[in-house]
Amino acid sequence: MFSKACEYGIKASIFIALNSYESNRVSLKAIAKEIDSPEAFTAKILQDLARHGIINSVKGAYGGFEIDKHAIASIKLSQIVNAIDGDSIYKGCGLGLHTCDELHPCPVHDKFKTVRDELKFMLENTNLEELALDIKSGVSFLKT
Amino acid sequence: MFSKACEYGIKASIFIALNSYESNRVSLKAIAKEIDSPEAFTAKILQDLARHGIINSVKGAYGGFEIDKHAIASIKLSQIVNAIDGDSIYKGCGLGLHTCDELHPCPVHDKFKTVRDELKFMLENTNLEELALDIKSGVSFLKT
DNA sequence: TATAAATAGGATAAAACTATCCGAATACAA
DNA sequence: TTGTATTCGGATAGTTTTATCCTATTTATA
Ligand code: FES
Ligand code: FES
Repeated sequence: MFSKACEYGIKASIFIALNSYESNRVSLKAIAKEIDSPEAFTAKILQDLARHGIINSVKGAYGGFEIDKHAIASIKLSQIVNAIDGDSIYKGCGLGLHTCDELHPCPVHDKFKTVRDELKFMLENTNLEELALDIKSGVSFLKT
Repeated sequence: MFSKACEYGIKASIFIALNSYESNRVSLKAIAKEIDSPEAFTAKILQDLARHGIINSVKGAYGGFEIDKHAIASIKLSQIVNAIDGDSIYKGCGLGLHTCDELHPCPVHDKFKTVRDELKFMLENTNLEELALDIKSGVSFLKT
C-alpha cells in the first residue's frame, strides 16, 4: 500500500513527536533503532520530511530531529504520505489509466474510488498526536 | 496500490471475459493492444493467471486465451489480485510490521484495518462479469 | 581553537519490478 | 507432412526502489 520509505517516515515521525513532547531531540541512530529501519536510508527520508517542513533537523553535537510541540496535533498522516509517496494513492486510477476521470472511468472506478476516498479521509483526519499517545500508553507498537 | 502486473492482469481478464461470452478466443497481441500494455510482459502475466486456473490458454494456430463462459460470473477480482500480488494488501500491516496482529498493533492498525477490510470486501464481491458488461455497454474503458 | 558529535548530500550498490528477446513446443490447416 | 500461428519459458536488459558508504558541513563543549 505505502512504500517502505513512507512506512519508515510515518514511524519515525511518531517517535520524534513522542520525544518532542518531553523536549527531547532524537538522533538518527536512536530513531532507526526504535523503528527497526536501516540507518542511512532513514536519514534520506528524514531529510525529505525536514525539507517539507514536517520535522526540524538540527546539525552538530547535541543535534537531531524534533517537531514543534504545538504543531504535533496539527500534522496529518496525509502530509507525511504526500511528502514521500506523492498523491497518486489519492488521485491516481486503480487500474493505471492516465488519469482517474469520472467521464472516462476504468472498470473498477466506482468501487475503487469509495475505498480510495475512505483512505484519503482516514489519512487527512489522523494526526501525529493521537498516534504518539497510543505508543506512549503502550496500546500500539513501532516494531516487531 | 496494485502493481503494474496486477493492473494488466485485471484488464486482460476483463477483455478475455468479454470475448469469451461470444466464444472468441483472443490472442496475446490483441489483448496487449486492447489494454495498452507491453506484449511480452503481458504474456508472463497471462501465463501466471493460466497457472492459477483463472484463465485458459490454448497453444498453436488459432490458439489464444479464454475463460469458461459459465465461470466468468464466479471469478472475483480478489482471485486475480491474489494470484499476482499475493495477499499482503489484505493481510499485511500498513506500516510494515512483520504481521498485522490485534494483540500487537501498529499505530495505524485500527484505522488502517477499516480501509483494508473495505478493499478486501470490494475485491471479494466484484466479479469479472459485471466489469465486462460495463465495458460492453460503453460505461467504462480499458485504456487511455 | 580544537575536538567530537551530529546531520547533509553525493556516489554507489543491491534488490525488486517492469520490460524485451528469442528459441522451443504445440496445434491447426493446407 | 509441412508450414504457419501461437503460447511457453529461459535469459537478459532497463528502471525504480531500497540500502549503503564516505566525505563535507555544522555546532556545542572543553
Ligand atoms: S478511472 Fe480508474 S479509478 Fe477512476
Ligand atoms: S498491525 Fe499494522 S495494520 Fe495491523
